[in-house]
Amino acid sequence: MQSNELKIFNTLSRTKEVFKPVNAPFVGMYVCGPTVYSNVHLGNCRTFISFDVVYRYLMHAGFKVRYVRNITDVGHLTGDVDIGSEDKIGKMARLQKLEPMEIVQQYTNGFHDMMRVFNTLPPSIEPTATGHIVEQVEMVKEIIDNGLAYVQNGSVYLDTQAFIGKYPGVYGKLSGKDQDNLQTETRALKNQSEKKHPSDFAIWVKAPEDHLMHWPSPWSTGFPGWHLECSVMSTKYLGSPFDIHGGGMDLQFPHHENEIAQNFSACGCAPSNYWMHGNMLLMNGKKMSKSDGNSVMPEELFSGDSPLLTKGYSPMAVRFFMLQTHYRSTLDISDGALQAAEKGFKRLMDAYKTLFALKHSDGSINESEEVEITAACDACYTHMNDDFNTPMTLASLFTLVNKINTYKDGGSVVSNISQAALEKLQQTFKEFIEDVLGLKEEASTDDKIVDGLMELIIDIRQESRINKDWSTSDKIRDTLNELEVQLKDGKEGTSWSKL
RNA sequence: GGUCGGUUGGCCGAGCGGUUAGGCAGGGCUCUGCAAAAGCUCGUACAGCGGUUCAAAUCCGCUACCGACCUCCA
Repeated sequence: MQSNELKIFNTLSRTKEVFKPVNAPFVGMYVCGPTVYSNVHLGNCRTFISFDVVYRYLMHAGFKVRYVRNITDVGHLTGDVDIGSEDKIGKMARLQKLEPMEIVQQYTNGFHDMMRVFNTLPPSIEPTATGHIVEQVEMVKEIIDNGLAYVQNGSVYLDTQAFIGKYPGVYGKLSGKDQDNLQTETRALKNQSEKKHPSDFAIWVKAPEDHLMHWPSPWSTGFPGWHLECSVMSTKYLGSPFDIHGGGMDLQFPHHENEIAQNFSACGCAPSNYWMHGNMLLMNGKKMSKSDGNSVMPEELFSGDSPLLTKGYSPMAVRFFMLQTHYRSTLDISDGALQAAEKGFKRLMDAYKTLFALKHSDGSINESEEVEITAACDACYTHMNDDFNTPMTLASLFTLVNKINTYKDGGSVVSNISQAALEKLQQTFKEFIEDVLGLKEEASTDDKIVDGLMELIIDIRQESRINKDWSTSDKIRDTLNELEVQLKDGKEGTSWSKL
């Protein structure tokens, strides 16, 4: 069944649910951002591109969205709290002999640059963990006051057993773990000395002597637990509960599960109504992950400087490549798949350009043609409403690509559909490609000199063709080809594009 | 070991009870000075076995592979 209602797959219920915002037309969306201790890899980018499309489509659908995406700049540890772990940013600062905030600034800048390159929209608010220490200390106090956390040697732990007693059925629901399950699983972990129970987790951590980043608190000089910042910053800016909480699949447990426990513990309600999780980007069938040395940096992809790639790929081709797969499916990256995507993307964008050069003229209307075109336009909405199905949306756009190219072949004059239908086609293309999917023409063809020169060259070649001087015309074509400029001889004359 | 998910044509990937997914690659044709581009067209699928059903890629069971999470990870 298809309908005009937006449906979102909610991890909590494992079903697609009709999206009903708490306070329509306002929508609050929170997405877990990066920990800025090194460069983002392509897997990170996929998640943010996925949620960029969600953000764009919600706005396109008329919602007023406040999109909050945090920057984790403290509290994210390299391992378990009890086993000599180290703050990720603090560690980089120590290794590079820099201030932690220098590390944070450097990689935050890099992250922003990359997001811009991929044409993702900046969030409405991008709060940092270190900017919200006061609020985090407050939440720890509330949780202690509610009897759901305990202090141990200056650190504070959320008491999962007490939590389960007070809010049965909450802890473990998101990640699909029942309580027995959680117990047996964590029983195997060693050396959880300070905790009353193995599944308890730190919400405030007493800083070791040499720890670079620390703040005063009623319990110790220390720093907040990793999960706490999201609880605090999401509810501070979006209220409680807000609408959509997103993040990568791998954050489901323990991060999101713990976040839910913190929110319940502090104020008795869930942080958000809809939980969305983007699936992983794979590399040779395995999750792309920095710690496993199995990651590709976007820069390598753009330059082609990798043994796995035969060439470089543009950011927009990569974005298109990602959108050809649903956000909840894994996507395996490979050179062959990227090449296919690159060509498909080019075909789409060529048609997009062609579309706005079409002219309408009155003629006899072909009903079925008109129906087919308007149906494909409407289908874009139907597909996006079905849990943001970008691959299906692209499929509909490609059926329109075919129509557009047929009109071009026929002399670029459209007379078998109404003017309104042509305008609808143009509007749909523009809105979905640019506004919703966030795809844009690769830069650098808007140079006036280049355009003028190309016009001249094409003109000269045309003259030699008329004179049947094939060696000159082919020389022009071949030389341009070497420069990655492709000439296309059509009924309406010759056009060109970059390869 | 526990939990969850996946296995679709040469490749990437949708679909998830009856209807063409789509892109890329390949064959044929049209257009073209030739090519490219574009159009038309063709072919090869649903891991295996069993079951439910008038009907199964789609539901159920078993088997075999693969992956994610359970430990930092988008």
